[in-house]
Amino acid sequence: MGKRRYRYAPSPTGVLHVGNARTAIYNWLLARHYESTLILRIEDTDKERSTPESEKAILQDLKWLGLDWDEGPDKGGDCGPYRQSERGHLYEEYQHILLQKKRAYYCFCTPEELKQQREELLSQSLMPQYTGRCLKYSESQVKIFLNQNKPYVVRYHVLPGDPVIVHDQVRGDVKFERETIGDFVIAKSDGGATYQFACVVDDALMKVTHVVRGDDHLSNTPKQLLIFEDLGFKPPVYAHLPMVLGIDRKKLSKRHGAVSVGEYKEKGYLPHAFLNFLVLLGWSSETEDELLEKERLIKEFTEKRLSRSPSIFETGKLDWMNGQYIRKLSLEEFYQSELSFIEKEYDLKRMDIKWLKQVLAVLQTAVVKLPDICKELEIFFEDRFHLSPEVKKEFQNEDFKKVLIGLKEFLEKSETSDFEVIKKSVSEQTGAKGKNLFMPLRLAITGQKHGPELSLVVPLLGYKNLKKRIEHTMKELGL
RNA sequence: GUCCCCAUCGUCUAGGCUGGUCUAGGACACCAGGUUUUCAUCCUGGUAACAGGGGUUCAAAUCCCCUUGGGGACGCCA
Repeated sequence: MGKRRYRYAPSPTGVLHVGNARTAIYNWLLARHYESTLILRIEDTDKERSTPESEKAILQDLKWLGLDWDEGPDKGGDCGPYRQSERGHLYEEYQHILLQKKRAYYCFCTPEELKQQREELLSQSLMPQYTGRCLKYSESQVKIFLNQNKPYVVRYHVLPGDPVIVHDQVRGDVKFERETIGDFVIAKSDGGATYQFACVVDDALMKVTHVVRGDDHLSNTPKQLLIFEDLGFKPPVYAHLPMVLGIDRKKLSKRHGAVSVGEYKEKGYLPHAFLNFLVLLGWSSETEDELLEKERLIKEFTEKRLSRSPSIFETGKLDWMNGQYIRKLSLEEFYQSELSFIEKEYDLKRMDIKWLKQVLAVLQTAVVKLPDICKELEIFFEDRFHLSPEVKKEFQNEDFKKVLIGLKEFLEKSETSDFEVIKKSVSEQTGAKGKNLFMPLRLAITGQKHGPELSLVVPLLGYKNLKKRIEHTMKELGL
């Protein structure tokens, strides 16, 4: 058995969507698991909608996820070019073979005629496939039309015969009667190949052995199988993945919220957390473990445990997963991941990096999504220190006031930011303890009811800031 | 409409191929309790599902059929 060749073939007509990203991830995982080749092919046969920007963006998103490939437009390889727009001559070549073998024919029907035929069939409760109307033209008649420059497309002609069986790694054998297939277009009126045709020629010429793609292609597969056969190529092994749907069980779209990889990057999810989450949408580990590092995924991922039913893209678990991965990060990794998000709201240049890292260490368990850090960071910056009316109200409590005054007096005579010392002294002086001691201290020092342990926060604030904050608090309370 | 696919807790899923060990397991979310000065983290516990009907069988979540529901395809989109 030779080396397998997998491929991921995106259309550069927009951003990378989560469903497509999952397909890419599965192909990548399979290729790496079987120590095989992964080809990246750009399917830009739709000249209207394909753009170089979109291709670039998709490649970027794939890389962000941590994927790589062995052959592709940016990598080269023996089976290039890897953009369908650059392979027109190949499609033409094979189109001629089909035409010559009479397995394809010219169709001169106009879009209006096609539409009419379609409606007619539909009204008769039939599958609206092409009627084969242009099959009736003799060779000489076709020549006349061609000489007249009559617009045409080339259609593949499906002959009657045995049912076409798709041997699918996730579905099993799926049978399609030939009558239900209908003659489909392989060359558009501008001469360009359609997806159906380009896909077959490329998969054959690129020696692809395994095609893993969305379920929406399952009913297209018999068509492709027919072409493979007529062209004398051996078809690849197929695996059709169930769709990823929105919460309403409809096709995932923008109205479901964020559905592109880029959006999740911006929201502050770790690439591997997002990848891990996506992998579990349609696949499970034999161990039922869910937090799986890259190495384990590659080791355990096979087509055998792919699920057959569609899954709903619901990101609740993603948040939990992201938090888990954030907590696993080393301090340095956490710092690096957070940098770009902190930068958006704070002036990094004026910060001591060593101090910032210490602060981050204290906050690591409080972050679910990377940008959460900005809010958490607030208690460490003077310009963000303020007392909300709610906090002020807390100080109507006389015991709280007493602690505040005790703290102020202590700081005036002792220059320390050791929380243990502060706590002990204030407690002794005021007699407060437990919640009645900690809460007023927390409120006076951070201005917040909640936050990390004071014993960690206070030293990071330092004596000067501490004193400033107490004075600020006293002033705001009019004491 | 026709063809094809799918159907286990709210969500992701295990189990189904090779019926009994499934009074259906795990995870997220949710609820309760514990830890913590508070919040977060962490720990413990709980609520919650085999779409419906028929069959096969001593026995069905597991096999078969039907119904229902959902999705996809039927494009000079991919």
